Amino acid sequence: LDIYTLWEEEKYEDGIKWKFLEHKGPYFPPEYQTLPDDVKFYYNGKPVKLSLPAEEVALFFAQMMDHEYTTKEVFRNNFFRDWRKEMTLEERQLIMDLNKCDFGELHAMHKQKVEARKNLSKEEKLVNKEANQKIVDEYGCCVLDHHRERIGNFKIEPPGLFRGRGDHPKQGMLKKRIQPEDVIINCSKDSRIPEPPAGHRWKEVRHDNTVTWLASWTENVQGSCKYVMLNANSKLKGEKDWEKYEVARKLKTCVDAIRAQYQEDLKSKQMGTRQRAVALYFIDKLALRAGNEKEEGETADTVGCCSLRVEHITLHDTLDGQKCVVEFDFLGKDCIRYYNKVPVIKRVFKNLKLFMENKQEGDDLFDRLNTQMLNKHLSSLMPGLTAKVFRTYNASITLQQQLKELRNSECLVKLLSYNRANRAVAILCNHQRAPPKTFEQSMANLQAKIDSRKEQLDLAKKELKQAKKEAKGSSDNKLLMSKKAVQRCEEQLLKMEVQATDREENKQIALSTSKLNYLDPRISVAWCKNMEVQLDKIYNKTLRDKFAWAIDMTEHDFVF
DNA sequence: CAGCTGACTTAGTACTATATCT
DNA sequence: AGATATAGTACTAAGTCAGCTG
Repeated sequence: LDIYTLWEEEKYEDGIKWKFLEHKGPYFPPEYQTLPDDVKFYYNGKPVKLSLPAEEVALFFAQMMDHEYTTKEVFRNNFFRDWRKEMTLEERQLIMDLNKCDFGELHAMHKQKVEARKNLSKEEKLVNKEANQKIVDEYGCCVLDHHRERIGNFKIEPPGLFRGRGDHPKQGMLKKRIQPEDVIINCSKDSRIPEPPAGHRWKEVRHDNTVTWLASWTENVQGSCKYVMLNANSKLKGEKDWEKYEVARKLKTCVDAIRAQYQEDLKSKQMGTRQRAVALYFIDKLALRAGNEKEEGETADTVGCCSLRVEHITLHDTLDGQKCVVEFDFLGKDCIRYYNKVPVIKRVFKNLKLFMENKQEGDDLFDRLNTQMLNKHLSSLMPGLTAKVFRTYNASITLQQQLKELRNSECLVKLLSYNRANRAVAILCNHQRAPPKTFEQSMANLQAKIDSRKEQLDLAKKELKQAKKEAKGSSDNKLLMSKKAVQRCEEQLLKMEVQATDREENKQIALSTSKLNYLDPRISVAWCKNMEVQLDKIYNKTLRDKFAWAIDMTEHDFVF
């Protein structure tokens, strides 16, 4: 790994991201191999030997058959439509009904392969691992300016069936195989230009040093660009990350003024201004995302702040003894449900009532506002300020405050309070996860262990009592041993109880997203220094690499 | 000047490796 | 030593936001 101090290096002029960039190009997935003769696809009960392209797509479906979504109407229709496009004319004339398709043998073969891979011997697994490492060494690195850097995603995404999140209208569509002819390479003129795979050529080789990507292609399902980019531990990404937190810290210095301003704007004569003020209030108070408009029918129906519709909120003059309560219920990014009942200030409440007047389901709550207008306003208040900066700012400041409030002495308890602070942020940002499949079981296991340890502790205590009675002096060997046993039991019990609390509180909350994207790492590094906690207790290797810049520059007295 | 596109960050989940337990 | 639980990684979808374009 290169040793460098990025804040001491020269800065390029505006927009220039590098002077030299060399890499090997992306790594392509292996070509499709036809099925063995004894694995057959059946249509209407009769075996049919499919053409190679049709067979490949059939296998994509067969591989997913354990998933519930292959039973969904939308998924099946999209799949069947796209599959038929890959068929020969003859196949297309024969295969007219997905329900008459029998992928059973293909499915069984796939499961067998998965099983076989799992059962490989240690040696075979090692061979695979080494082969993988070789690919990483060859394709996973590049040279950017003076540094050898890891690439984040150097592998071309393999073909398969698209599965969006939630109720996605395009689920089941064929995500096509990417050829070198689809790929644009970006590198510097004076570097060794990557070789396309034999018999192929690149779509284009360009030398654009105002962008950070090494290769790109257009994905066929949504028509969007995909990029090969650097790993998070790279200098380029680190610098950007640092900048992000510096902008958020700058917001700290003017957030009071901005809050005063939008409180004032709540009274504006301009409807647009008032809507902007309410939206900003939500973004600031609830850490909502900006909420860009989305093309209807192209993606799942999700919203953010500016794209909220009237059916996403319910107004309660009083609720559970609180006044002016707004009940939010909508699907946000990744179709994660946002549900929250929040008391708001009167002026916001009155404005919301006004915005909802004469509107019906499906109408925008903020019909005079969009994210461009909002961000334009924000950038006039502070350079670099956009809606998402509030999320970063509020997340980081919350962590700092919580850590202050939850100070504790025991190391284990220290970590628990760190996690609690982290959790407060995750809740603010609505970072959820599916409860782990094994959650109930593993919780029960842990409880059983706690119970048995408690019994052990009781026993150990009794033995200690006995030993005290029998002891001839305080240095009696048996007495000392008994004391130690009790102590050990107590420590282990505490450890397990802390673990149980932590795990229970974490059941449906994902801590990693905020740790990775929202919490200024310098807060955590400083906390570790002050609390004398090893950094690796809260940051794994990947995180320590990503936040190398913060680890290097942060003193114990850092304040966000 | 709205709509589109490109570039980049943020996100949850499935898979894999490692640690811990029996 | 093998089984199981947990942590970490890979993957790629889904956002944000600015600048371009017709």
